[in-house]
Order: sequence, then structure tokens, then C-alpha cells
Amino acid sequence: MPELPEVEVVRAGIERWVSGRTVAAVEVLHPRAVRRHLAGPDDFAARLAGQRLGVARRRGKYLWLPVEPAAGGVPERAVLAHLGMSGQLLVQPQGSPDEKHLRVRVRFADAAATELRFVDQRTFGGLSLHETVADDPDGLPDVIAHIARDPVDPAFDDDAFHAALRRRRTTIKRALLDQSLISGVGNIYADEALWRTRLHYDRPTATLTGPRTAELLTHIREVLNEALAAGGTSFDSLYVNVNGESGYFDRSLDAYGREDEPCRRCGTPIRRRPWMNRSSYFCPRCQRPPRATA
DNA sequence: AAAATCTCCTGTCAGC
DNA sequence: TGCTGACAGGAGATTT
Repeated sequence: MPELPEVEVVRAGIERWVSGRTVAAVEVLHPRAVRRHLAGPDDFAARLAGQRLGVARRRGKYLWLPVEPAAGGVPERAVLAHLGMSGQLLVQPQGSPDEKHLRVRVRFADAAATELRFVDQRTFGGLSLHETVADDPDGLPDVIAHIARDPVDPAFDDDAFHAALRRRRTTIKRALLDQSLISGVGNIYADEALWRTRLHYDRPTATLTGPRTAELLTHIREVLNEALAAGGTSFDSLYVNVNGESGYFDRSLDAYGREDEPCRRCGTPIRRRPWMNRSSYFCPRCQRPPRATA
């Protein structure tokens, strides 16, 4: 459920409360939470101890903390975090009761009486330590080099995105969820952006014109920025910022989760369709299905 | 080789 | 009351 706006809210909280601090000790309470760290939980904890963490960065739904190099220069390692479906990064007072699904605890070597906690009910998310892409000033972890830039990144290439859509033999919502084409968009904001653009989720990407792709990108950016301003979207208490608070963008959703409720443009009841082991919400009048799909 | 499908995981809720 | 199954769904792994 955390998509770009939710992860960005968390990133900002981590930057404020964690960046610049030095790790004292790491406690892994569930090995699955560090499974992407192939050398194992003990190695993860040992390599992190004593390291000073730099400014928190984000690409799409991934966020990371560069490990500050001892001798200056660009970072060579970074702590990568992905929230998966239900992951939370919380900054909590030391000694406050452990959360039920606490997976990793990071203590710091300073006087601030807070610690970083990774809490994850479904353990789809996790933490890991990686080498960075050579000479990357932000310390991009090598394992996410294949993740495309996200649409709020100034370096996102709109024309290249359109060319990629034309080249692909797939449908638009699949493409929006493909993080190697555009990152940060998940099921909720894909449905919202498609509704705003009046595009059906099964529209073949090869049929999109330049102006139509441009419109879609505009709406994607708008919905992401509006959600960010609202502190993110939350349907339950699973998505929270580092202080445990939920955003309120769910009140502003036009399509997602609104089955049988009237379309805010035309009044037609919003429909839900099973789609790729999840759901697609759309207005059957504003978002007409493509003519020639099988 | 690109595209589609499978799979991991735990909790909630509807229905009986 | 308690069981069952559907659903939530990101993204790497596997299959087509």
C-alpha cells in the first residue's frame, strides 16, 4: 500500500530524525526482514554498527540511507529499505514497548533518546546493506539500479517514457505498475491517474499518442503531489509516518475503493474488476474499454 | 526475450 | 462460535 507519497513522507521523517546519527547497535528480531541482505542478519548488524548515516534518499518506493565514507568522497554503501505492503519505519523513544511486529531495531550512539524501528506485519518489506552504483553522489544502491526514475524526479524523461510505451506490447496499467518503466506508482495511484485521464486500464500502450501520454503524466504528478500534501493515503493503521500518524488522502480518492459509489464527474457507479490478483476501479462511462482487446 | 503469472506473508471480514 | 475463503498487493522469481 505505501506508494511514492507515503514513502516520501517516511523519507522526510527519517531525514529529520535519523540522518547524521551514528549507529550503535542493530538488533534483527526476524531474519526475514533482512532477507535481501544475502550475508545474513549477523553480517547486517555487524557492518552497520559504528557507521554514520547520511541524508535519506528515495527513488520510487525505495528509500535508502547512504553510509558516510570515513575518508570523504561519495558513499560506497547504503542501507536500503522497502516497506512492501505493511512495513513501517518508526522513530520511537528508547524503552517504549516493542510493537507486535517489530522486526529490526537500530540504536544510536548519541544522547537523543530515540531509536529506529522497522515494523512489518506481512514481512514483504525489509532492510539490507548494499554497495552503491560507482560514483553516484546520492549513493544509489546497486540492487535498485534497474528501478526507473519516478515522475517527480526532475531527471525523469517524459519523451523516453512515451517511446517506451509505444514500443511495449502491453496495457497501460501494467505499464504504470512496471517499476522499470516508471517507479513510485502502485495500484491506488494508477487507478486515480487513469480516472483523471479518462483512460481504461486495459488500453494498449502502443495506441497512446504523445499528447495523451503527456496528459497522463500530468495527472500522475498531480495525484502524487496532492497525496503527498495530505500526508499520504491510509485505509487502516498500516501505513503511517515515522511518528505513527496516518495521512488523510483516502478522502480525496476518486476511483480506488469506491465500488458502486457515483463517479464524481458523471455520477455513474464506479466499478471494480478483478485484475492481476488485485482490483481495478474505474468509471465505466468516463473510461471506456478499448475496442479491440481480446 | 519480453510479457504474464506465481509467490511470499498475516490480518480482517463476509458468509455460513 | 468458529471455520473457510476472498482480499489486501509490491516486486523478485519463474514460466510461457
